[in-house]
Amino acid sequence: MSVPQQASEGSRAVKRTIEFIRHHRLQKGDRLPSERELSDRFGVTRSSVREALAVLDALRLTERRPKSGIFLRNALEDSGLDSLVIQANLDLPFDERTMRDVSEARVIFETHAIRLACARRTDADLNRLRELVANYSSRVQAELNVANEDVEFHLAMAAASQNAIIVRTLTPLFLMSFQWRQKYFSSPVIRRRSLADHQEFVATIADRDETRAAALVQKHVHSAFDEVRAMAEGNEQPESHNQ
Amino acid sequence: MSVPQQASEGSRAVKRTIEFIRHHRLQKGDRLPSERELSDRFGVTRSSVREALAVLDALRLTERRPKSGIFLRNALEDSGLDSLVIQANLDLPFDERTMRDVSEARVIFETHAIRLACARRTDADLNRLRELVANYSSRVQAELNVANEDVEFHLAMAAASQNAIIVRTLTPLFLMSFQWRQKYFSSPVIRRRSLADHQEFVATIADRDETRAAALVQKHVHSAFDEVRAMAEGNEQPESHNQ
DNA sequence: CTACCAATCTGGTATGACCAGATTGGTATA
DNA sequence: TATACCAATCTGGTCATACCAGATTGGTAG
Repeated sequence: MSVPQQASEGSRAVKRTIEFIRHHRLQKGDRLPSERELSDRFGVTRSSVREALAVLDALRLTERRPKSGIFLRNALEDSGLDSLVIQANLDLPFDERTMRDVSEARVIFETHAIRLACARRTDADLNRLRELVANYSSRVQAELNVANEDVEFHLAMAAASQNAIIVRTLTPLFLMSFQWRQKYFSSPVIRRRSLADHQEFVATIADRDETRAAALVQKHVHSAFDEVRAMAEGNEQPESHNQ
Repeated sequence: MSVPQQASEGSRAVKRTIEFIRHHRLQKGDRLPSERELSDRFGVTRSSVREALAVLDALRLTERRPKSGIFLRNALEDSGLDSLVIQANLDLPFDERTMRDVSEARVIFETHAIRLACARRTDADLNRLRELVANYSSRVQAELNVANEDVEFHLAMAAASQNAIIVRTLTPLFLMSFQWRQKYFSSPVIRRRSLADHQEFVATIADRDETRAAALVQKHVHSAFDEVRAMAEGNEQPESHNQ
């Protein structure tokens, strides 16, 4: 799914810029240092800085005004959803509130997705889900990590809703938590429990049982988040909820 | 809100690249021409191409493998949600299915947002909404367009849900349709009707009346989409649903 | 105190060069 | 003929410079 790959200078510049914004507590509308200053502040070429700024622009975080300067367009917490994935990939931490909101949003969105899936899923969707569960199962049997397979399965359920926008919305919420997912699924017990849930998901979707499916989402997601939260509290210092 | 601003070479390169992918019907995993080839194909510098590719990478549309090539990571319809905004800004058309999904997703997300807003809104939220409606009203009175104010109001309602992720999810769905919104609100009749709805929204949120609020969202959004659809069918050729 | 202008700064873009790993096509070998 | 191997080539990653023209600004003349 997503390979590790060492950070390029461009990515590094994205990270440094975000850190700069955070560190200096820049507010919406504030001006950033010029490209030339950022480039020697970060020790990279202006090209790399410009690449980074193009990304931040795309995420609606910054705005470059020709012949004038670079301005903060949104607070970090209000930029594009896809920035969550980028932040996670750069090992930038999320604040507690974001974590809470992501958790809640995922339950809401996925509940709706699965309701629609129950109502509209095709036989092809069902077959695909069964294939994925079979594969999942064999990996659990083989004591392999199933972090990727879990994402694949949940997105496939979302896809069965026949609404691509919902899938595109859920995707970043999954990808941003990829590193926890990796840890979470390192436990064989959790893998087995998760497999059982997935099998039940398929059953409810097959039966078009919206009510049961919705309830299952709540349980499944909440238990996962609780577990991750517990792991996080046990392992690392507060305020750093990434990786 | 979002100024027109003529496209930079970087933006142009993003557009050209997306068009290239569309035109050649590239599939997930397919390889794109090298940066050097793209740059002289588009008539811009490699720097500009690289800036564009950085953006497409951020949207998870492409993947650059060092010393190897550029590969399509997702179909255009599966890339990051924020790409919708970029596509709209570049006047790239959306297909019918995307339009339908966006419409549905917006109703779903906004319905949930307003339900949460009813349950959790603070007095400050309520005051802000009232301010926005007052401003909206005076603009309607003055026969001014309220495209920006409409987005502002809907996002403020979403913000009253106390969940920033929901706001960040709805934002691109609003921004991608900014140009239609502009046309839509060019009609004084529609502006008045919309104002009445907004006033009712505030009332329901003030009363914490989830049921009425949810029903109102359905009506409000659906009528808007129907209107836009009718306008689109009347004015332009099929398959081009942007601008 | 105000109006105005020139030096300076800023983003946008273009050239060109070098690195090192990935790719590939042809050659020599079994 | 099939295979193993190696060197030329291609590719993304990065750096260094240079120019343009509009925005900004500080100081000067009125």
